[in-house]
Amino acid sequence: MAIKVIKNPPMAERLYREIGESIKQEIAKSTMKVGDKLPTERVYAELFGVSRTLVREAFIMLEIEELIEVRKGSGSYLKNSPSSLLTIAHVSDVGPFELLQARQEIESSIAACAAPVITKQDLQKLQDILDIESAELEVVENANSADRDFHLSIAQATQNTVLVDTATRLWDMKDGNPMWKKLHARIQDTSYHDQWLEDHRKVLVQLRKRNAEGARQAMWQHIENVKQTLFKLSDTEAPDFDGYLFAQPHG
Amino acid sequence: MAIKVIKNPPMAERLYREIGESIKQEIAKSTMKVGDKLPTERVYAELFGVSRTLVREAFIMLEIEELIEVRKGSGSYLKNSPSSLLTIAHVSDVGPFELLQARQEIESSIAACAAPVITKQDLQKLQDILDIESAELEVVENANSADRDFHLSIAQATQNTVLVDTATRLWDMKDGNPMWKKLHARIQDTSYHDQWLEDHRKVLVQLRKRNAEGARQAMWQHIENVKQTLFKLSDTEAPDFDGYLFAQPHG
DNA sequence: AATTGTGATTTGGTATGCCAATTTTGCTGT
DNA sequence: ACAGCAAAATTGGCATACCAAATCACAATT
Repeated sequence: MAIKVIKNPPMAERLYREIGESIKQEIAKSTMKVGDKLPTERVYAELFGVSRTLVREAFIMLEIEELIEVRKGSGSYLKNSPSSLLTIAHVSDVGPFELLQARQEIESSIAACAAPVITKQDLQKLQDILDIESAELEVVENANSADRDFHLSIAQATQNTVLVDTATRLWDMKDGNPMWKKLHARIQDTSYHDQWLEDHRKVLVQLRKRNAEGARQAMWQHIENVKQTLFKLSDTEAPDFDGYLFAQPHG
Repeated sequence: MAIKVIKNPPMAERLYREIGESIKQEIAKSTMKVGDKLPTERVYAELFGVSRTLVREAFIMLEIEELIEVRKGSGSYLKNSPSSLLTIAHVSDVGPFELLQARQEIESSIAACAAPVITKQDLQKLQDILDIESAELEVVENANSADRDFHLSIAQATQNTVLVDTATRLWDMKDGNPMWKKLHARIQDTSYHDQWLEDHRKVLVQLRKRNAEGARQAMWQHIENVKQTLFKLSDTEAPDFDGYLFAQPHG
């Protein structure tokens, strides 16, 4: 037999992860502030009915995630609020419309922020991405990737780490949502791709002119167009999106 | 003794981290491809002359970083190349100026977004927070908390989960940064509190008028004032902030 | 020769115990 | 009272030992 069959079937999640997640929730439920001391490893061990080794591994996980800081002989201390990580799970099932609304606000600001300080290299990079988008009309596989690159490259042009982080976070939110995949599948079939390509061009033109308000408007209009597309699609896909798409009266 | 002095001096880096980094280098130096099996924990333990426990902890670190995948009874496998470890720069050590810049952009958009849809209850809540801020001129302990409530309540008024999440995240970023604590300590002494209180009032006025652009401007100006305060303080605190505060040419 | 079953081996999973750094306690001397 | 120091308690660091799942080797069977 030449074919090596699939071994290693999906494994149950490692215990230390479950414990780590439980500890996160405990912290989130409590009134603990950043800098406060956590219960000791031994306390958690008894609480969860496992050995200290496992709790220690869970602590290492939280330490890698920069949620806590561990000090020998002293204890472990809350370094960052777990809310920043905890809410992300909850946020993974926000509606596409709600997410687009937020992106419209924030990304247009980011575009305006980038315009005055964007470098020649950044502009070239955006042009390159645009070329790729123009070329691969059929190769839709990477269309989403290029789209992401375009938006995030603008964020990077602001040279502000926080804005890059925020934009990345917003963009990745849709990955957790199966609804987006359906949308993308639909959209690929249509001519909306051309519309968005033109939108991207307009944004780039404003960035080249170092026109902050122009860039803001262009980005705003771009995402507005995406919203409109979404709106139209929701007509034909009504059963799927019903009660899900329009959670927000906003806009 | 009422004052709790600072204990917990800086600690030497934890051993499992060193081992984890060493393993990363070993992988990088080798010709290992993604999917290949790594040497076992026992092998590394003997190689580094430590117990398997430490190697295991290092493996957990690599697993959290999504570099490897661990399978019971089988072994550990390379999941991503160590070079692809270019994750987002850890936001915990972002400079105050950079963070304020991002907040100025995003929170002013949020204020504009909230203005048209804010409810009477939200307005009342903001008024209550303002009253608290006005009252507790001396009780500076909760000043930061009230400040946070004010800003985040505006985000909640947008009724957009994503915006609430984003604002919360931005606000919590400063908790990880010791520099902010120093700033707050300084600021409490000054009369800047009155300035910011007045700023908050102006924002609320615009929100009451349902004036989106007015709210945007008011919030922008508020954070601009905070930035100016920070700037002034950086003069007197120069040694502490040098090379840290002005990482961004932006603004 | 191919397949299958079973036991040995490999490999990660978990628990227990002791060590070292830190913090707290409390005694002692001034 | 107070300061200083030392012993004791606390807490994380690390190692050893044993458990369980997966894999492998090989003989029995077809």
